[in-house]
Amino acid sequence: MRLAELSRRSGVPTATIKYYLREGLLPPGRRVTATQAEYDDAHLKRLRLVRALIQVGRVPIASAREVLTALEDESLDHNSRLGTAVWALPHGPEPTGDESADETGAAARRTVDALLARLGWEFAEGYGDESPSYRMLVTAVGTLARLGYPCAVEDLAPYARAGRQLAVTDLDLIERYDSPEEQLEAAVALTVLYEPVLLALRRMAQSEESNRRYGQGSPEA
Amino acid sequence: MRLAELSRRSGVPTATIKYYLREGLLPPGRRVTATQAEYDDAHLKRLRLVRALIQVGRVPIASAREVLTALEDESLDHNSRLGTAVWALPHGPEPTGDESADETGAAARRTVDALLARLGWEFAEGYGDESPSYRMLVTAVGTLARLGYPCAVEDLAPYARAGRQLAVTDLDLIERYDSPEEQLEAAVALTVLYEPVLLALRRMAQSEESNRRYGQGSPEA
DNA sequence: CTCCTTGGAGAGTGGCACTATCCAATCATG
DNA sequence: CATGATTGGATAGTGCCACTCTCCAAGGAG
Repeated sequence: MRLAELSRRSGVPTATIKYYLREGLLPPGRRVTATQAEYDDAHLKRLRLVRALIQVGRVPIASAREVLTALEDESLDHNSRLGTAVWALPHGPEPTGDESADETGAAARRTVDALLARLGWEFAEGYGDESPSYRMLVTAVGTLARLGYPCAVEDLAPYARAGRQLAVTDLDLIERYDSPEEQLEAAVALTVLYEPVLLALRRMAQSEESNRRYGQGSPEA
Repeated sequence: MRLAELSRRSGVPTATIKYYLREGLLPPGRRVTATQAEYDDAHLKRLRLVRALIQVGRVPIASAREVLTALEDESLDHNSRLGTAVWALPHGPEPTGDESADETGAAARRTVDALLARLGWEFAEGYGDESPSYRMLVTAVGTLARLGYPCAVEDLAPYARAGRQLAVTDLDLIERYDSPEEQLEAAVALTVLYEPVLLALRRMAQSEESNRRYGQGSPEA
């Protein structure tokens, strides 16, 4: 199919597709003549993934490119590709440096390390403390503390328990796919796309639980 | 304290504080003279909440203003304020309209309604289908389907279960605070600030679970 | 041949969260 | 009291980023 049809089928404007091509988010089409190129279903699928990453996952263009590049990096094995791809997914605002320096930041780090030790996770060691997720967690706990909501290990534990359950569910979902390529794409897509699902369900459950505890007074109270 | 000291104590540039004052995110200080105003600890606390909403929660200025206005709206009772505030929190990209029209969108809505029916939640009725969380969920499920990852009620159930556990934990945390004002602020702050905590823990758990299943091959694989 | 379409490239747009610059009133100091 | 610094308010500008517009030459359709 031509670019125009790719646009029609995906609902993405041609100008935007051209932009993605330029940015390397979409591999170039098979050149038919000097001025025309042919696109296939793989392009369509990739385009939808890109849109999902950018619009739903709010992934910046540059990060999306890293993720996609890792997915198809032939020089890496399956696990490395997945690791690199998920690694490149955004994890919220990077710590600015001054917040890891103060006492609150240090306390946050200790709390997180204690939590991981209790859980038996190995993030605090080796490559682990460079993990974006680890840094994201430390930053979030630090922010909570600075706002006057100190959270101890016991406060975090329920969230970690929920995270474990979710991870098991996630990986079960991914294992439904047979080919490594599909699994890779599914891992990225599901990691990003289930985040809004989870957050929406949490808020709805909050509302439900609030109504249960405090009566039928008001919507989403 | 003066604006400069508010800035020093919060780490927020004076220009930014002025901007927040203009935008109504921060109530004006008590006017001392025609050209000077006095700020107190309440301003400091509010300022930190604003920063948390904007920087961590990525809440747009306009939404943040709505949230904060609802928090201190004297004409509403406790529950209504909380409901309005959480209602105003961002819920991802608004559906563009064309996605609720097609068959995939309709199927997504049916799936969500079925899930809620099974859970016994009442979101599908009355005010409920206008709930931002509900719309967020339908949009996310629709996007998943369009990407080729259809999720049935059984697929969503584990996430809903996790959401319920989280909501109970959230409300327990909020109940620690005695005054209604503190509870309101805590509800907003914790809803927003625990989102990165949860997402980080989920990703770390994914990595952990992946290592457990597929060996020690690679980081975060 | 003529007109339309295609794809590539660079510059332009719009939204948004700030941020730099002014300015007059006021405060602190000698 | 003189004088320089500071304060807070208003306005315009900045930087980023995801697009989007405009142009263009090469191809294709009738």
